[in-house]
Amino acid sequence: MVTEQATRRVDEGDVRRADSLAREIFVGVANKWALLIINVLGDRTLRFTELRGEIEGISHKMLTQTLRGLERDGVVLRTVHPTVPPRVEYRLTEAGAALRDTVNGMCAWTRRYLAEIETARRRYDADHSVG
Amino acid sequence: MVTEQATRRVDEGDVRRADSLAREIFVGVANKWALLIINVLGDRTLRFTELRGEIEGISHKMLTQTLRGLERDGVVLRTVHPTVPPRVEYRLTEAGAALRDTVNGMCAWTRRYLAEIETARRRYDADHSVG
DNA sequence: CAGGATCCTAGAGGATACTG
DNA sequence: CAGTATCCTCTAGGATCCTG
Repeated sequence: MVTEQATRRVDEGDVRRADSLAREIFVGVANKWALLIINVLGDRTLRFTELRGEIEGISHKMLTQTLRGLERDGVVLRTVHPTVPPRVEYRLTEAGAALRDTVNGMCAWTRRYLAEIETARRRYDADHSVG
Repeated sequence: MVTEQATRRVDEGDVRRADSLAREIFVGVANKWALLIINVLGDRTLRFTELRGEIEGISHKMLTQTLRGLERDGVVLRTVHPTVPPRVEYRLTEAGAALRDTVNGMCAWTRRYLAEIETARRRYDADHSVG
């Protein structure tokens, strides 16, 4: 019989194909809030409110929503302490830590090229403002 | 006298602050289309149409728009050959290549954890479907 | 404190048509 | 072929209120 496994496409690792699982995962993680959360978490354990305080501009809704996605993908571990008031802690899983390393690479890249990018922008704007 | 430099904030390298230049640059690059373009470009030189063909699901508009942003930041180099019909080629700059390396890290991460993420999702969905 | 549910709007992004 | 402009849709995401 033809199983689901058998009919599944083979190039799942190709991040280019919109219908591949890899692309879905990549895209799910390739957004500012997810990357900022991962970056801010680092190797710490933070509560919901702490997390929110460290990420300027994130709304209550986006924080919960993004955390749910990351939790579902096994990137973030969510621990609920059944106290009152509740205490919920978030930390990166092993997969999350691996991802964090590449995110830190992006942050390092930003710092490294900050000045050059500023310059490039000024040149671009100058060249395109007139006509 | 107080110069612009003097009044500028010092923590520009902090990607957490929404008003920092670093955050603006980070966020500008932390979106799926930008990352996919950078990934697809690799070390090749591609024309607009080729690029579009390799990134499934990207619209004409988003491709131009995202390329403009990357060009402005000096991540992508745009070369126009004044022929008819026009031939426009895109390739990564040195800064772009550096960024590509971290993007490739994200792709590698996706492949590496693909199976585990699938498992995590199934478990999460099972645990949350019922209530 | 953590977070679900609802409502609602600003802006991302698609489709299409036009230009050099 | 590459790119701009326009219009229009739809959804990401904010504000707010409510629960355990």
